[in-house]
Amino acid sequence: MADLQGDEMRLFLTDEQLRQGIEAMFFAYRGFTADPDMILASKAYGRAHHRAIHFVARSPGTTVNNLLAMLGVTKQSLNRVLRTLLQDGLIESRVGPSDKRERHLYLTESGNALERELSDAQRARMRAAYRSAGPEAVAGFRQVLEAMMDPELRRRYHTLRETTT
Amino acid sequence: MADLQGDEMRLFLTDEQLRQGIEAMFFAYRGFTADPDMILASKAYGRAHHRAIHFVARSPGTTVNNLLAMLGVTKQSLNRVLRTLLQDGLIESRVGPSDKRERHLYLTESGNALERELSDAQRARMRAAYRSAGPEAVAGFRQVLEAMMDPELRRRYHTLRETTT
DNA sequence: CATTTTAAGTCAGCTTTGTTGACACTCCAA
DNA sequence: TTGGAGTGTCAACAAAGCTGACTTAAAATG
Repeated sequence: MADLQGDEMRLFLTDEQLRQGIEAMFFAYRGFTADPDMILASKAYGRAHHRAIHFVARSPGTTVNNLLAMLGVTKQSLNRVLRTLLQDGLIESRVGPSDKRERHLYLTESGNALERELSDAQRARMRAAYRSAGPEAVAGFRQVLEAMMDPELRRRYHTLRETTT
Repeated sequence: MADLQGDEMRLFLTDEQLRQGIEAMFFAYRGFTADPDMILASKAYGRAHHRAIHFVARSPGTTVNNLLAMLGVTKQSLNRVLRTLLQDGLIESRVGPSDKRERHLYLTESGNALERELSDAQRARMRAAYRSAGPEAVAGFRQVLEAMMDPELRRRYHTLRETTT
């Protein structure tokens, strides 16, 4: 990467190449969310609920503050979503064992069921894309995505990976 | 892609790998939109305006119907955005030369100025990501994104590339 | 030529998901 | 014991999506 030829640089860093990358991100993200969105619509939930459920599933016992930082929304916005999930019995909130101000969040059995349904759909598309592109393409895909993240989110992304891989 | 070993398959198609890909998409998309969003916020426009501007810049003279298909929103939703851009003199609408029902959309000079400002910011991040990941990673990135798209959008994505590359 | 279909625009009303700002309560730590 | 952090909640608002109904003009079709 450090010792590219001038021509090679130009080939993949032209404005046109970058524009295509931008459009690819836009169209791909639509596909990325399409399947879960379908499921959610039939259940009176939205993408915001999915995101909360995803990260609680990913880090059981996570606190509200941690979730806020992950999702990058305001406390009020998350709270509205979280409240419906608590009321509907998909998420359980336990008072922090050491710090009693904190609420630790867990999926209930039915929360887990919905999570599985959503993530099965999303992973199915991902799996098909990965399979058709092949392992080397996937490695590149991951590299570029990581480089696009804000440093703070990249840090969080790595932290997530460490705790579960 | 056709002749992978079983082990290799398992290595990059595990649920955990797919989950990481999903999270990478989520965090990267935040970065992807962060810079234009900052600029837009200071100008009382939103992401929806950016998207309209982008595709009009990309395909000057495009019709409203074509834009609708690209963006995947309703006519009413697009219209609200388009109206403010017309009123503010960023987009120009000309009656179709052959079919007078159609409106062909063009950026005005100031529309082009905003487009450049937004896409410079977005491309800068993209360029940095591409450069740090290298040309092979970029190729893989594009392959996976393309495979994630819905077929109809993939078709449109290719059409876009043909007309401008 | 009459009818139907298409492209575009508009009005009204609703939903989701984000935002500020203000405030209360609990609890940890200095 | 006081200041600040973590959480929850109220109110009000904005962006951007949606549905449904309707108009106008022009093209396409019979």
